[in-house]
Amino acid sequence: MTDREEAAREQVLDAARERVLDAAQELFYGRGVQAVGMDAVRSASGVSLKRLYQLFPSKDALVLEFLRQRDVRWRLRLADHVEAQPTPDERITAVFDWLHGWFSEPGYRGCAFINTFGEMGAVSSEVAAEAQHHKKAFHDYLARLVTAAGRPDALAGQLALLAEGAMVTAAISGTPEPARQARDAARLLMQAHPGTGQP
Amino acid sequence: MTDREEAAREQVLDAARERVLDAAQELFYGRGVQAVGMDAVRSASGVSLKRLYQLFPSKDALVLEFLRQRDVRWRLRLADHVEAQPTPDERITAVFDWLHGWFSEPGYRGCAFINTFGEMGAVSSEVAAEAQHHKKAFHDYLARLVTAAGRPDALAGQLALLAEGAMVTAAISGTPEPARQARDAARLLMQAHPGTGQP
DNA sequence: TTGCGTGGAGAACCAACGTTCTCTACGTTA
DNA sequence: TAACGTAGAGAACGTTGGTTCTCCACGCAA
Repeated sequence: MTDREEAAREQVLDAARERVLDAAQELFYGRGVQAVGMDAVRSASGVSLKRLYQLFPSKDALVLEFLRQRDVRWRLRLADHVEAQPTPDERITAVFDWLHGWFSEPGYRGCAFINTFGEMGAVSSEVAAEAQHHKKAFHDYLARLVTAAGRPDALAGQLALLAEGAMVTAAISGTPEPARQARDAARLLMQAHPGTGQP
Repeated sequence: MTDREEAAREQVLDAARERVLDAAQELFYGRGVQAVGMDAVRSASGVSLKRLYQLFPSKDALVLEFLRQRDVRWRLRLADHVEAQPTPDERITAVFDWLHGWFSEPGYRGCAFINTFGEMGAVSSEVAAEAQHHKKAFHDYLARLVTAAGRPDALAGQLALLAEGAMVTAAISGTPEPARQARDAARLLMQAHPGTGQP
């Protein structure tokens, strides 16, 4: 196979991979992992089963890749919104405003990591590890924002709890309101953990 | 069938029902609903499949009963601990101390309602309704504690978010520490929402 | 043009699982 | 003791779903 052919083939594979992962995001997030068969992924992506299994050797592998991609995309979307704020304190509260926007999206069904952990965390250590990684990365991100605002580390964990609680409560109750409550609570905790406003 | 016979038969059925629900609590909570087959419930409970289906017409019915029983038991256990505290403010923080004890139990796997909602909430409206009911009852209980402490209603929702966040974070991270963080945050929020200390 | 490798559609295979059925053993009653 | 109903053990049934296989059409090299 020539270099040109190889490159062309790789483009085809990449495109198929993208379609499969797009379908996985939609289906696994929307209905839950166990409620979605590989056949549904096939129909939704338009990629044949043969190719699907060439790209991902098993459903488990696809699930893990779904989680890894979601982790990256979710944190990028959050950071995009947060970094647009001018001051460190505003960047902290922006987290909760972004959550409100997310909760308001049609089809919001809670945090994929919390849901998938609840579904398979007891039975799949890989899924549990992905959830841990995602939540730790989120916590560390909050910790950086808190440090940048010159506020004590203890605040970060508390903000994380508010955010996690808001995700769960918004999902179960079906309203985006918990984001507002969490933001209000976050503001009060910031007052209680005074900082310099500067790092 | 005489009255005496009927009473005896009912005792047998009640005992079987209890064994089935005990097994369901252990298995569904520990491994997730979909990961547990009716055969596993049968082995764990020692109740024959025939009886099992006499007591619960389907797995779905058993799952719903599992959730309903858990709701009652969980809230009773919480209230038992909370009501033992002398002052309204102490009753509020006792919620988080009780959470710490719960998170520290071997086999803690998060909140069954959050987990089951993540697993089946998108596909079973009954499961979603049970989760909503349980979470609303918990929120209302917090609201009563907050009112009893003469503090503003807004505090209750914020405390609920901390508690939900702590359940999720403790489950995924595998440590009971989030309960402590949540309690510290709750204390700060109580200072920020001053009350009379009396209703 | 003819053979060959590649890829897609979907059938096929196999295991798991919810649910029902059969068969057998036992205890009770005339 | 003999007939009967009940209950349990586990086989059986039907469906679903993950994974693999078969068959066919198409495009490219000699």
